[in-house]
Amino acid sequence: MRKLTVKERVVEAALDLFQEKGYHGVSVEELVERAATSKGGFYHHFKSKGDLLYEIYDIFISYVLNETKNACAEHHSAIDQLDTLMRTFMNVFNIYQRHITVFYNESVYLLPEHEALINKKRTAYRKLLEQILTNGQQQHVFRQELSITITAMLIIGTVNWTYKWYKQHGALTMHDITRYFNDVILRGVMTEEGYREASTKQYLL
Amino acid sequence: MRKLTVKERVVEAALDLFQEKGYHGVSVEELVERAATSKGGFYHHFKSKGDLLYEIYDIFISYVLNETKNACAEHHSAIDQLDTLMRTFMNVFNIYQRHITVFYNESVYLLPEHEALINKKRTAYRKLLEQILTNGQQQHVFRQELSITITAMLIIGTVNWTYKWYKQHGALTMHDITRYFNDVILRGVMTEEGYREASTKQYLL
DNA sequence: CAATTTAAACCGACTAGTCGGTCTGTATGG
DNA sequence: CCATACAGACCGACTAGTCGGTTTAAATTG
Repeated sequence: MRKLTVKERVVEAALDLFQEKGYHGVSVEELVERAATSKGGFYHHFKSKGDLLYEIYDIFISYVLNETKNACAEHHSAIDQLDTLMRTFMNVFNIYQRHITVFYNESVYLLPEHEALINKKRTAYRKLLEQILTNGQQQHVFRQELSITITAMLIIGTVNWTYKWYKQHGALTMHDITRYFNDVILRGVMTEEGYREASTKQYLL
Repeated sequence: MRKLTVKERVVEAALDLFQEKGYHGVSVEELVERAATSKGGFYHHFKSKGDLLYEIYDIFISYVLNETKNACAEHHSAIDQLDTLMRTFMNVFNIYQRHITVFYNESVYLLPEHEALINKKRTAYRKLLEQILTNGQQQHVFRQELSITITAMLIIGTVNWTYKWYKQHGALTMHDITRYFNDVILRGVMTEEGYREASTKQYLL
């Protein structure tokens, strides 16, 4: 295993400590001690403590957005796309759960200039999901009477909330959880025609 | 309108300011200024800043728990109970959205003794929901193959996440949102028999 | 290859300011 | 006269960020 750089060690330390005590519960002093570096080292790599917070956000949100874009582009069926979006996001938990926790708990403390950058990517992600739902309506596999906005928020709420309770080494694997989520949500949004399509694939329990 | 007491003014100020800037973004100094009182006044009513945070939590979680308990006790059908639980929680947003926002954003900063108290009530609420799902399975209106735990988290995630995007005076009313959520979730979890029951009532779109 | 230069990486004592909390004093109503 | 409700000056602890200096390592030169 390659030796970690100072910057990487700081991010690692921040993820652990911020999760445990929150952004404001951890001083730069404590942070650099855990990362086995110094104040000077820290401020050599980061403009400010807030800069570090932004960096943590960006690593995770950029990853999700790119992965999801690429994955969805490989499918035409909205059912496949929705499955892929959910699966992609849920998989991210196994890599980035700490990032996500910090992301959602501490977002008010982002500096305004950072907030704007992050919001752009968040919106892009939401639009992606809404487009999938619209595709599904046009393909007659998702019900016409659904509100795109509300349904999108239901899905985002369901998957995002997982960060609050999912334990990496708990009894429930991310794979199981995703199967159950997919099952309930697909049944909730699909038409009869959609049902027939989904039944030929492996999405329902 | 009755004149507010100092304590009430402090809580009001805290809700507005904590939402905007986060718990750590607001000093006691700023808080008492907004509440038109003083440090002395504040510490006469609260043991500490953390005590205020706890008070905000408790107002909201106690309310939800009691309302939900009472409301669910009035029904036998699990479908009615689930509808009532969702409706009750969603209604709370119109009164307590600020409490909820602070609740979820700042929970890491709760003092350990307060955290334990809050967690008890959170768990009680989750058990209530899980019991409803179990009832539904026994009444053969919810599908047997559902995981109680995962389904409960899907529902809690969906309703809780609403605090992130719901705007009191936006285009979507809480009533509409609840109807859509109920529709998708019920269709997701019900059996054929459940469908027949729900169709005779007003739950589906 | 060794000597020299240069720039980036890193250190930690220090500062200026902030924050939660205390304490003493005052006012008011019963 | 006394308890409760408040006011605001004050304190000690702590924090983000700075700055002058040192180490490290790579590039350049003779």
